[in-house]
Amino acid sequence: MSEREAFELTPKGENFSRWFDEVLFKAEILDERYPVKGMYVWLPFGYELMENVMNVMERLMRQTGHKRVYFPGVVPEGVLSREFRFIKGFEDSIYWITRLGKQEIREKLALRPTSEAIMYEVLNRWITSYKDLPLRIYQIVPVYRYETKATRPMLRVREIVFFKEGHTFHATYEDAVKQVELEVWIYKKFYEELLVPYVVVKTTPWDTFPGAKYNYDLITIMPDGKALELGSAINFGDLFARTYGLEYMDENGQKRNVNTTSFGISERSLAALIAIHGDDRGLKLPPKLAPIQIVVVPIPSKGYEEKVLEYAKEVYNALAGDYRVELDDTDERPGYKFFKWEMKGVPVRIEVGRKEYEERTLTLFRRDKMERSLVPFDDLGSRIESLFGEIEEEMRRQTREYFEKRTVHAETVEEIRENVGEKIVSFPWCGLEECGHEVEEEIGYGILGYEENALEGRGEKCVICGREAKHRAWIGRSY
RNA sequence: GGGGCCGUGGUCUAGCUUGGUAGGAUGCCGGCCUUGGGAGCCGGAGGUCCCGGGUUCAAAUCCCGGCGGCCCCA
Repeated sequence: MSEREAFELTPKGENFSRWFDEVLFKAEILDERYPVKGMYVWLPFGYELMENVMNVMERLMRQTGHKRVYFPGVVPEGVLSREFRFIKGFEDSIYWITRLGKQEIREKLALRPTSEAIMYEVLNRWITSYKDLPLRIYQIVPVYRYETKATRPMLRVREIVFFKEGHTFHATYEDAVKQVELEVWIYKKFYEELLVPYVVVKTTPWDTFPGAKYNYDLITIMPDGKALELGSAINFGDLFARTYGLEYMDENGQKRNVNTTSFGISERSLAALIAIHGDDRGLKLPPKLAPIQIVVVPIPSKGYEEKVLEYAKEVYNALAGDYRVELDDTDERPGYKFFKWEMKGVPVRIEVGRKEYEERTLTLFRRDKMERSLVPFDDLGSRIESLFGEIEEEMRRQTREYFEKRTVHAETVEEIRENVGEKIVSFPWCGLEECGHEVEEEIGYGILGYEENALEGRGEKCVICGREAKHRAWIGRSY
């Protein structure tokens, strides 16, 4: 493909993987040419977009009483190896620092794979009394995991660049339970704002971190029919209390174990947003998140070059205080600019030519529906406001439609089999481990999780044993 | 985890079978002419042919190893 097609993509429906890689590069989100597998360069446009996404998250974190912190990015082997996950094969995915300059190191240092061990090592000194609890902290940092499977830009990486990890500490198990509910609430709000559809599931006991009490995952479905994990919230109970000495003294002077939770999301959230809303022309961004919300494109014609440009500047100035606007007065032809800004997902384009100048009107173009409309200059402010609302509403509608098309509820193993692969499939499950394993064996994929008690009182029967099924389980291909 | 494909200026590629001057398009820079959905013309710059080793008088081309990328299946 030549650069003539700099703003052309492999059709999304034809080859989603290729489309996704191309759109990341051509919309200037990532430069994928860095010579370390699974690590990519974030370009200014992509970084700004990701910042806008993370700002949504940070606002929610602040609203719910979480404080941002920073803990170091390396951890000594001795500290890390106390973590139970380390023993469970976690070790294979760690990047180790084994030399310092020319010298072999005495104790290996790991590049942060996640921060429980790093934080708990210090927190056992922060927390001594019930008055120190609850404690809610988070950080947004890169984490390193040596993925052995094939890496994919933004979806399966060895350096997760924007890992928002929350860690909380509570006096009682009940408080930790409530906290996890809050964490799920935060993630729901977050993905609603991103216009990304999701299901909240509890992971099956055989798929939960060993030792953790339980674990909720948010999952979505990608255009290729594969489920993508978008975030998780884990209740560790007092599992870590013993290994890291996390204890506090209660009102009666009794020593008690601290209960902990963790919850995390990453740039996969942006990957889902891009994958679900993008089309064959490129990104399609919600107005609230777009780094550039409006682009003004002057269309000069002979004898009117300066007047048109002046008018375009007037439009720009009228909007610049309230919106993220860009005036594209580069020396390219209009068609080129149209393709370029459509690739980058700019929600609204304002075209200003001789006609608009003479009539004192503006041509508004909306990216989501690829439609134009003509408005008087004086109506601009109110029209943009309502247009943003309409765009978001339309994108929300498309989100629902998208999700309904790719999911289905089955009532028998046969129905699951017919739909799985193309869709992710929900089905009634009694909750017994034997029945779960049998479905997995019959279908050939793992259970993604289940919506607890979602089918209570509905009279649906477990697809395996036929007993009453309270839970709606989900199964399908996954990333 | 299993199988397959691939790596040549920024980008896309020809050349590889049959070893012998790296060619094109696009993009980039300068100029002219233009501008309502990827304009055109003239001039110019830009290359460790992924890396390392081997075979050979001679390697982009053949062989081995590594690194990187993609696809399909689990």
